[in-house]
Amino acid sequence: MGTISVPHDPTVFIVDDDESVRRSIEWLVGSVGLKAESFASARTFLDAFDPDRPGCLIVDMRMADISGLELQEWLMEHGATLPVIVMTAFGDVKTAVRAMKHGAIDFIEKPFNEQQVLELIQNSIAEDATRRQQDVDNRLVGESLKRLTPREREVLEFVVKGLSNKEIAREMGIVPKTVEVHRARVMEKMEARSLADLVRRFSLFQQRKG
Amino acid sequence: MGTISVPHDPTVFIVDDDESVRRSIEWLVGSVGLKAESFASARTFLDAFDPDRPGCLIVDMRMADISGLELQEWLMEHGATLPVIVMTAFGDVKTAVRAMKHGAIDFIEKPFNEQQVLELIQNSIAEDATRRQQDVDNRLVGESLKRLTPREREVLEFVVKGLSNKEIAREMGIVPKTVEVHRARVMEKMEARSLADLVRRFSLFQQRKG
DNA sequence: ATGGACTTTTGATCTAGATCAAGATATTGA
DNA sequence: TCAATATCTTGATCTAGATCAAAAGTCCAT
Repeated sequence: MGTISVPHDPTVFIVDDDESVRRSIEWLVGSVGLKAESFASARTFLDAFDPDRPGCLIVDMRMADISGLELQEWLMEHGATLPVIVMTAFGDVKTAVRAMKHGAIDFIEKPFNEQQVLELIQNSIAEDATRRQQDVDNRLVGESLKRLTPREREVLEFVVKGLSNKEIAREMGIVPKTVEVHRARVMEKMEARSLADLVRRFSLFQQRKG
Repeated sequence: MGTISVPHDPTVFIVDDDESVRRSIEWLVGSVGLKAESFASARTFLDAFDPDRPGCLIVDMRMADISGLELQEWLMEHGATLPVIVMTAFGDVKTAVRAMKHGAIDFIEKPFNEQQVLELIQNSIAEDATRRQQDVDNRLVGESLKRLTPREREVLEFVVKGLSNKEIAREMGIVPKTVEVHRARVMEKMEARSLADLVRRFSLFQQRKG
């Protein structure tokens, strides 16, 4: 079981080709004690991009080379779930809907209200944090599951369904005693201290992976 | 325990002040065997509106009197969760984002691609159906919870946390035997046939109501 | 106040699950 | 093939939970 560490404090990544906009958002973000990093293009942002760094991305829609929307779509396609706030002065329905449907957490129009933007940023960061925590939990459960033997996995399924050891034994064509041993191993490998624990973890895991 | 019945097959509710649009969508919807009901204004739709009827709503944004967006917002405010598809020929960022954030499942621009609209409608109906089923489940669990005595509720919390009866007894300052009785009553009132059942139901319930 | 309904509490008993230890079977790499 | 390892299986014993029945305390309405 490897240790999983959260690598950094949350960062607000700012991508805009207009330096004055970058500076103004930097200042805004810094004023509430959050860390900010600015990039003049999607390209330079992607070069530095590390999917493990928590926070949120605030990006201008219209930029030379790669647009904000394209950047957002690139991130989605590559499984990055960093919340994206898209800024624009020239939006239209299509792009807005496209951005929202592709996971942009919000859409803001310049000139923007500073207080609103701050709230958006803070909500985004919070969402990102909880999602990352869930991912970590899920990965741990997933790795525990991989350590189960076939028979143990079977038993787990039945246990979580609420069958008694006797019933499980009948289903599996073995004696209840054996089920108990498998069950104990499952509890141990899943690091569950109680049946309630086991059920909760496994159910959440099932739910979160379709 | 009252019986909860699903009142109808899913219906596509069409609200548009342009009769030709209504007819064309009606035809489209009918062509895949779905039931449609048309309304020439938000007003007439609301007069007939029954939150218990499943399906989806497809509404024009620009209409005299009450606009599609206002209708959508009215529905949200009144707790109606019917999926809403907003149609428009004159969208802009603000309204699109507003619609999306307020729960519109999608936004389409006239003239629309028939196949796309059909897919949207079918997805919306499916989402509505699963959401309604979850609501029913949740309500049943909620009503069972209301039947628990204070002491039973306490025990439930501890049980779901995975504490043993002995531990719960210590926490509550009573003898383990008593906990067992409360616990048995909880299982009975929650209609859980196993601990796994209980944990899964209660966890889902907790999760779905914040 | 008093009967009735509900809630909380407990004892004795029975069953199922956890824990101890370990044999049988299968799989794999030298 | 043979040893090593992993997996599957089981028995005996001990503990915790379920089930039987029921006393004591609370609350409400007549």
